[in-house]
Amino acid sequence: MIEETLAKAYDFKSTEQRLYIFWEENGYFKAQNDPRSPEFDPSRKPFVISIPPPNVTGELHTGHAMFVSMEDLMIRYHRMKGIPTLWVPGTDHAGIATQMLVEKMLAKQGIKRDDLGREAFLEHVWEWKTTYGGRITHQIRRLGASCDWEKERFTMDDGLSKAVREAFVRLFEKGLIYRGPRMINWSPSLRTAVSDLEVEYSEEPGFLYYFKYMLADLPGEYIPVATTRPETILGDTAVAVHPEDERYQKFIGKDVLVPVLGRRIPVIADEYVDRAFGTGALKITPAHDPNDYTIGQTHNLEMINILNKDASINENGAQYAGLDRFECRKKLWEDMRAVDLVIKEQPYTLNVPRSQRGGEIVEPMISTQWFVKIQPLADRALASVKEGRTKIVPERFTKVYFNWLENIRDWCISRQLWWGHRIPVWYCDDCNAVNVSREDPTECAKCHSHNIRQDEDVLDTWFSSGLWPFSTLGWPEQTPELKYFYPTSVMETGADILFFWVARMMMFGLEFTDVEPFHTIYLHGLILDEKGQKMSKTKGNVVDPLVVMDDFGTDALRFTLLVGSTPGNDTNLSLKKVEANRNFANKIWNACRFVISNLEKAPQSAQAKPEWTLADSWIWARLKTLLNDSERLFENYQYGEAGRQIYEFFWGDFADWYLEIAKTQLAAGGDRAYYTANTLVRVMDASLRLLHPFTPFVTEELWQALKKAAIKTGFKPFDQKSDWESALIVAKWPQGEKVEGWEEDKMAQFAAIQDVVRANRNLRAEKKIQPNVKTPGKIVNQESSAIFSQEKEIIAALGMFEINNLEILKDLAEAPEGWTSTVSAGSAIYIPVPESAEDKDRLSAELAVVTSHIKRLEGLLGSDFANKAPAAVVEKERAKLAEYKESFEKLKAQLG
RNA sequence: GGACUGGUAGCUCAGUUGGUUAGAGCGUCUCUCUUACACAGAGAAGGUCGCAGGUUCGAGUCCUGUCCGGUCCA
Repeated sequence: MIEETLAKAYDFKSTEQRLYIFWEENGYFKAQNDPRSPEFDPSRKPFVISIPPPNVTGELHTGHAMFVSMEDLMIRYHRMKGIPTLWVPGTDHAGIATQMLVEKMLAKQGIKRDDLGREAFLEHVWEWKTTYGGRITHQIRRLGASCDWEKERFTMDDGLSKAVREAFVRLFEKGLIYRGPRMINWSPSLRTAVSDLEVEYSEEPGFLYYFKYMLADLPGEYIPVATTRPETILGDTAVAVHPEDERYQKFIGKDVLVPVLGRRIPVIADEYVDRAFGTGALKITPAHDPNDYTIGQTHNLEMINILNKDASINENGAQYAGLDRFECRKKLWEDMRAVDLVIKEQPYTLNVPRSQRGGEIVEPMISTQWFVKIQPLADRALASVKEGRTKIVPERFTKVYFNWLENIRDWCISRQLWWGHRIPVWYCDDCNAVNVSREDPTECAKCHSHNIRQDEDVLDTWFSSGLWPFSTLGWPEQTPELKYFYPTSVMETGADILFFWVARMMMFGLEFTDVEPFHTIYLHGLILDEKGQKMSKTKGNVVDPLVVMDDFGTDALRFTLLVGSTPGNDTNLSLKKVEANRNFANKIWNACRFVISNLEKAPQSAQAKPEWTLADSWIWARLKTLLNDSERLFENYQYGEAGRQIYEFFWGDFADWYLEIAKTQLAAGGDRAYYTANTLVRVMDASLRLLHPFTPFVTEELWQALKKAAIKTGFKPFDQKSDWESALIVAKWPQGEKVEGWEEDKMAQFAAIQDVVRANRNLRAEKKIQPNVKTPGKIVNQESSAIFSQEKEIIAALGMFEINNLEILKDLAEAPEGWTSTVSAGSAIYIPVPESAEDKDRLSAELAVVTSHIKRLEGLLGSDFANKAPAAVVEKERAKLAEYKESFEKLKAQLG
C-alpha cells in the first residue's frame, strides 16, 4: 500500500536534509552543460547567478533568507525549463568585521593584535576561518539553495587574490589609482580609513557652542562664532564671513586669535557662509571638516591636523595633547569660559557621523591613502544602464543609480587593517621608487636595491567583491567557465547595496572584461518585522530564520518571503504568515496523499475515448489559464504574484472543488474513474512542478511518491507524451497550452454550479441545518436547468441534497408549502424547512440589493457606456442585468 | 533641500497594459472531528481603496495638488 508511506501530516524535519543530500549527491546543482565536458554545446545559452557573498563571519539573518529564496527560485525555474543553470556560491572575507571578531576573541585570552604581529595574527584569522567559515554556507544550504558547491569561492582564495592584484595593477598602470593626502573618514578605534558609504549619519541631541574670536589688533572686539565641535578650534586656520555681511565686513583681512592657543589666523570672505545660520561667521578647520577642507583649498589655508590615530589630541593641541577628543572638548570649553571667551551653549540636533561597524563616531581627517579615480569607470557604468544593456528591476532604482554615479567621488580603497588583500606596492628605501607588481618583487625595479618594503595597508573588501562575477569564474585566466558562463544573467540582491556593491561590479566588470557583468539587476527590499520596523537586537524584534525553519519548515519560510514580497519593496515578516504557509505545505501534502491513494483504486486503463465531465474541463481550463498567467508573471519578475495565483488555484480550485467532485467521479468506477484519476495525476503533477521553485522540499518529496504510484498504475505525468523524470528538481516546467475556445463556457457553467452550491450552503447555515444532514431540494433556473440536470449528482453531493429528492426545474408555478427558499444568480433554491419571519426579511433584503443592481445596470447600459465600451464588456453587463432580472422575478414570486 | 516610496477589511498585505459587486492570510462570530487534511471543512460579519480636484463612457489603478508615515541622497 503506497499511502502507508505518507504520514498524515507533512513532516519537514524528516524530509529536508535527506532531500538536500539527494539533490546534491546526484549532481543536480551542477550546470547541465559543462564547458569542460566533451559533449559541451556552446550554443546553449546558460542562466547564471553569482551569489551575493555573505560575510564569512556572518550568521544567517532574514536578509540572507530572502536573497537565497529568491535566487533559488530563479535558478530552479530556469533549470526546470531545461536551461543550463549555474549558481556560484561563496563568501567574502569582510575585512573589518572579521578582524574585529578575531581581535575580540584574542582579547578574551588577554592577547593583543599588536603583541602578536601581523603574520601571527593572520594565522589566527585563517584558523578562525577554517573552523567557522563554513557556518554561514551550511545555514544557506538549509534554505534549500541549489548552488553548485563545487564552484564555491572565497574572496581570499588564491585565485581571487590573483584577480585582485591583477585589477589593482591594471588600474595603476592606466593611471586610475593614485596615492595622496585627502580628506577621509577615520575610525579611531579601528584605526583605519572607512569609505563614505560606511558612514551613517544619526541625529542626536547636542549643543551649539557660541564663543568669541577676539580680533588680534583691535582690543575688545570680537567675532562671535558657533561650533558643534569645540575641540576643532585647536585646528582652526581661519574665520570666514560672508563678503556682504555688514556685521563683519570691517574685519575681513584682519587677524583673529585662536582661543587659548593665541595663534593668529585670518578673517576671510567666502560666499559659502550662510549668514542666517548661527552667528553668521564660520570657523574653518580644513583638516577636520569636509566643507572646511574645500574652503581651505580655495583660500590656500594652512591645514593643521590635531588628532592622533586614536582620536586623542596630538602635539598641535599644545597643553591639550594626549587628551581624548571629548575630554578635550570639555576642558577647552572650561578654559575658554575662564577667560571670558564663552558666549553661550544652545541645545542643537547634531548630525553625527558614525561607523557602520561598531557605531563609534568617525572623524573627518586628512590622511594619505590610495584612491581609485572613479569618473572614467562611472561613466561607462552609467552608459550601460542608460543604453539598456543592463536593466534594473524595479525600474525606479535606475534613477537612484544614476544619481549616485553622477555625483560620485574618488574611492578610497586603502584600509589600515591586516586582514585583506595587501596592496601590491613596494617602496624602495634607496631610490624612493614605487614598485607596483603582479608578482612579489625581490628588488627595486629601478635601482635593483633589495631594500624594499611593501605598503602596510590592505584593500577595501568591496574592491574584491567588485570583481566577484568574473573572479569566481577564473578571471584573469580565460577559463572555459569564464568563457561560457560570463557575463552572468541576473544580479539579485538587496536594494541597500546598490552603491556598495552592484555599481562597483558594473564599473569593474566593464573595466576589466569590457562587458556588463549581468543583463539584469533585480533588487529586493528590506525584511522588517511584522509592524514594519527594522529588526535590531536592541529592539528585540529580530526574527531568526533558523528558528523559523525549525518551527515551520523551510518551505513555509521561503513561500512567505517569496509571496509576501514585491520587487524592490520592503517586506514585513510575521510568524503568523509563516504558520499559514506551513499549513499550505500540509494542504499540498494531503491533497497529494488523496490523489496517490486513489490511483490504485481506479481502473488502470480506459475502455473508450474520454468523456470529460464539466468539472474535468473546468479544472483543466483553470490550469491552462494559470500556466499562461504564471509564465507571463515569471518572465516579468512578478514571482510573488505568480506564487499567489498558484496558491489560489491549488487550494481554492483544485483542493476545495475538484477533489471533492473527484470523489463522486471515482466512485462511479469504469472509464469515469479512470479519466478522473488521470486528471488528478496530471493536475497534481503540474501543480507540484509550478510550486517547486517556491517550496522545493515538500514538492520533491510528494512528487517522488506520486511518480512511484503513477508508474505502478500506468499513469503518465502532466505532459502525457513524456515520461516521469528522475527528480522534480530537473523535471520539465509545465507549458501552457493555447486557448482552444471551449474554456470560457466551461468556466462559466461551472461558476453557475458553484453559485447554486454556495447559495444552498448559505441557506442551510441560516436555517441551522447540521452539516451532515442531507435534504430534498428544488432548483429552479430557466437558462441553466440543462447544465444543472446534467450535473445533478455533483450539485447533490456538494450542496448536501438527497440525490433522489432533488428536482431541477425550468419553472415552478408556486412555492411549495412549508419550504423555504433563497435566490442567487437567477436560480431559486427550495429546501423543505418551514419559513419563518426572518426568511421574509432576508428575501426582502436580497430583493432590495437586486433592485439596486438592476437600476444601476439599466442606467449604465443606457449611457454612453453602451456605445463606447468594448462589445465584450457591454455584453458582460447585459448578461448580469438579465440575471438580476431573473432573480428579481423569483424573489417577487416568493415574497408573494 | 532633492529624490523615491507607502497610505486598500480590526491586523499584515495582494491587486502591472483603467472595465464597473475590491481579494487573501491572520483575527472575530456560528456550525462540524463528513474515510486527503482540525496545520481542516462550511458559512457570516467587516472596506465611500488617506483627502481634494482632473482625464475618461468607466479610476484602487492614469494626471495635478494636499496631508500623514518610511527610506535614500546632500
